[in-house]
Amino acid sequence: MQGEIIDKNSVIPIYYQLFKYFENQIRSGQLQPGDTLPTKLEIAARFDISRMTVRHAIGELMSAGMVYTQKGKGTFVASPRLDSVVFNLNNFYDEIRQKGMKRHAELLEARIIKADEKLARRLGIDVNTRCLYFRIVITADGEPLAYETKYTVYSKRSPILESELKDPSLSTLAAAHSDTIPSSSKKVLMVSNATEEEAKVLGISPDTPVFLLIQTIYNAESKIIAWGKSLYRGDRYKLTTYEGWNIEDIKNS
Amino acid sequence: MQGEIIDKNSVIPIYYQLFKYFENQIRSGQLQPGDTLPTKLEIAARFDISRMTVRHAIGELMSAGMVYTQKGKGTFVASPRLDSVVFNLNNFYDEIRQKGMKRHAELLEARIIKADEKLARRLGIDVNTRCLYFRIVITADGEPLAYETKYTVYSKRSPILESELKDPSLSTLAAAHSDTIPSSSKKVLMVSNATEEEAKVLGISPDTPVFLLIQTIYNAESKIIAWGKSLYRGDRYKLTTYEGWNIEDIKNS
DNA sequence: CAGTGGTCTAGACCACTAT
DNA sequence: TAGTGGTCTAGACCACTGA
Repeated sequence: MQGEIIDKNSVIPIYYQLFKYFENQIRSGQLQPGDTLPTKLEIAARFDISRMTVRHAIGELMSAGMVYTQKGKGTFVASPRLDSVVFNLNNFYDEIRQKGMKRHAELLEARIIKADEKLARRLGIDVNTRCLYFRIVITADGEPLAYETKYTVYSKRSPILESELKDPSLSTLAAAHSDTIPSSSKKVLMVSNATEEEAKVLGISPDTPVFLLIQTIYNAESKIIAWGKSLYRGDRYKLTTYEGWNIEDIKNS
Repeated sequence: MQGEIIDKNSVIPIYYQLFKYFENQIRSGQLQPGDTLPTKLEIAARFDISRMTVRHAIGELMSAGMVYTQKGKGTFVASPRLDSVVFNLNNFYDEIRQKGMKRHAELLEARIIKADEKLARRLGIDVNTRCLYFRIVITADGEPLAYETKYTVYSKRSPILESELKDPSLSTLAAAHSDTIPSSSKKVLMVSNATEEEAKVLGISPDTPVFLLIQTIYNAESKIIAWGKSLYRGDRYKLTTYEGWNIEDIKNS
């Protein structure tokens, strides 16, 4: 009987088999939030494995947020946090890929500039510091979807490849052209109306709402090394998120 | 020397002290992405602790995404993923609290209704099923900030408290009035322009951009048990996120 | 082949909870 | 006091890497 669940001779670690076993129990609803898991001694005895191995499996479940423990009492199935919402911005581009559309980045402008007052403030640098500045528009199947403006300090003076300007994330760009490596980032997501210029680039009517994302990249000394502004068409983009223990069923419904 | 780092007689577990030690090393930049950590045997010997305890500490670092291991090679400091962006919606309300403003929820309308065609489709239920419907507006210091419309199936027919309608998340509401418990949720964040009615409630001019959040709550059988629509004023709300190993420094800059 | 990380064990002791 | 989870150990064996 227990052989059907745990195969001690498998190449798959025992703790992982055990983890998957309980994960399935929870995802399928056979174990409901609030239910108690068997005690570690019970599990260890039932499958004839070490208590430490059981602990390892339960530790994984805890890391996944699916169970919690109380000293002296037991291990319990956790309730999913359905009110804390986490959005993943990769979503923006995953969506394009999912729809089988081809993403394409077009370079509108690329220059080495000397920072003016405003840019110097944004990047926390001195006026006249050399910066790399460029603008791209991202299209899918010929339709403009996003419009990005990026600045990064240009201290290395290493050559700039057009291919490099087209696709990369702000942090990889900062890595290439700043003399220190990116360490942290701050991002702010807002809603806005497109300006006339932006609307023209995106091929939408002015005053159409858009997502506005401001990115700042810092190095290990917490100095700003890159700054970027991205606009995403509000009529084409949305952020979707799923939470809970039986997510897969929902995605297919 | 090692006594300054690890106190074996402390109430704080050794593995946790070790975890914090390396976490600090990474956050402070003394260990940079790509650097190798000492081998487990070295660490175990240096602090005179068991290899398993060292593993435990490193396991925590891995769970935190700060290091990764390669069989036969060693343990390495990971590079933070600065391009995958995760936004936490609690942000919306945390922000209010942070500014020291008082959040207040005002009930505009609350009724038991029979589902019409449209609602029945949204909730995946039969027409005429009894539902709880209500609208609230959330204000901070008297200023409207968000406007929420919620529906949940009303199968329990348990009494409805006004206090209950005012603040709670959609999932707690579904838990109170549906006959099955919430298990998963789907949320979609979009940008939109406020309609005339919405603009009036929010005290903004029409065509002001807003965040639009659609929430759906499912039970363990993947049936919809609640649906909600929330509008957040685009001129008052933003979502901010930080990523990387030295985040704290940035937040204060 | 030596060195690394990965898994597993059997048993020890502790702190906490409930009775 | 018995039962729970939490920590720690010393040592075993494995798979993988690189010289």
